[in-house]
Amino acid sequence: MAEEGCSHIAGCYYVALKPMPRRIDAEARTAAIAEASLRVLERDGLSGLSVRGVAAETGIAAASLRRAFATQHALREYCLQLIEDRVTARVSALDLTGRALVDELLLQLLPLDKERRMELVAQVQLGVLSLTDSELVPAAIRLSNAVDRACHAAVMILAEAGQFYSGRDPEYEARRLRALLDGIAMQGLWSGELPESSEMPSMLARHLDELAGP
Amino acid sequence: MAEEGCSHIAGCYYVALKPMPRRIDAEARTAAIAEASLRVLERDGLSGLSVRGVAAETGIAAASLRRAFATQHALREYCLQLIEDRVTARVSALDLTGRALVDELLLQLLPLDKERRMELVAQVQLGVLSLTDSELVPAAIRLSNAVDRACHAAVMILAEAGQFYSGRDPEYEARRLRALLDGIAMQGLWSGELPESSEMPSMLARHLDELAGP
DNA sequence: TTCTTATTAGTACGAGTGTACTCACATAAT
DNA sequence: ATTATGTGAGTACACTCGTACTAATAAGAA
Repeated sequence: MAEEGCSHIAGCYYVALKPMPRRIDAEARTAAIAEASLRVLERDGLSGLSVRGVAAETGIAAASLRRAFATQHALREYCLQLIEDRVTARVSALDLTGRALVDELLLQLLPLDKERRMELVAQVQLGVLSLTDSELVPAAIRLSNAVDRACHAAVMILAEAGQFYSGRDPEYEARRLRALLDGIAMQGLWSGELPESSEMPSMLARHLDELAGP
Repeated sequence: MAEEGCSHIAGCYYVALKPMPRRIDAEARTAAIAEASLRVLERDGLSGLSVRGVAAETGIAAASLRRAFATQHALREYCLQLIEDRVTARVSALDLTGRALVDELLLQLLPLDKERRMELVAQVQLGVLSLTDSELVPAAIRLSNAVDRACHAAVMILAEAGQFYSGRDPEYEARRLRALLDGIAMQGLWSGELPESSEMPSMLARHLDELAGP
């Protein structure tokens, strides 16, 4: 704070007294911590999402984690954000159109492999926590809204591809699809199904087939 | 333990030395505790389901709770059992037939009033816990199976009432109904909808309507 | 080099946890 | 009245929790 402005020397520099210390890759740190948090959430549940536990899973000191996330609420919030980012990234990378796009888009929200299962378990754990922790509600709603948008987009894509019967109500079908998707996901979570023995994709496909006709 | 068999007295009784002490209404106790647990689960979440917390909510001493439920796992298990019992009792009390019965039957599984919402929140909290606590899995599966049976029964009732299109696959429709029901329930839980502004019943009814036709 | 910061390990505090006791008291069957 | 038991209140132990420090070390920019 105290700048030693030496007025008796010709070269007085009021600027650029910053030594520019150790570089920080804060982004990578927080990302690593949040991903470790997802692993912890799936393995140990909500009670495992503690400062010491996550720090150990990340492989850093508890104090370092405390510097990246000043409070555990910030950590929980960022976990929900990370889940949204990861799903969004996967969906954006899809290079498909029409019904095929819709299929893959919705499958990204079902626990069909380790990664998606981990995300979904973490999402449900934090979502349930938000039922009794109002601080977490905004973040949970944000993630939920993203899923809502995906379902609405799915219906629109089907309609544009001519695979959505014009007599149906797009608004209603989008909301029904959202509910069905959540239900299928829960069913898959609880039964701990293996990736390929799962009946989730066929169930979803059958429902989408119906939307094409009256 | 030590029986004073006085052999010098004529009337020696080797049996019936039990004084038969204080009467117990253990059943009412456990029920009161479990119901308090549901209240705690909805208000404070899983972290509130502690020995001291539940005892305080029940209005008894912690030691008394500990006598009724020797371990907290037993308490959590009984909560799931109580939820199943309460829903089963409500469903059994329905005096309806055909579509009306199906409607009311399924509405018993949606959070349409304080009681049903409390049950559902508790069920979800404990269900999520069972994802990382294998001890709780059997009880959670038992409750889930009960819901499955209800959905299958709903389809069968519709079929017998002639409100289920014969071209549809009952097995698939039962599983889809289950998923949809869970999804609608989640949607209702998170949005914290008021009892009457809810769109859950109409959404469910609309789906059931579809089952009657091709 | 020097300077500045991030990271680390460690400690500490107050609180809450499950579990396991003890002891006085009230109550119902004998 | 006597007796065995359930209850309530309290205490204790060994944890873990979030949070907040300190001091030492490591590493990059000047």
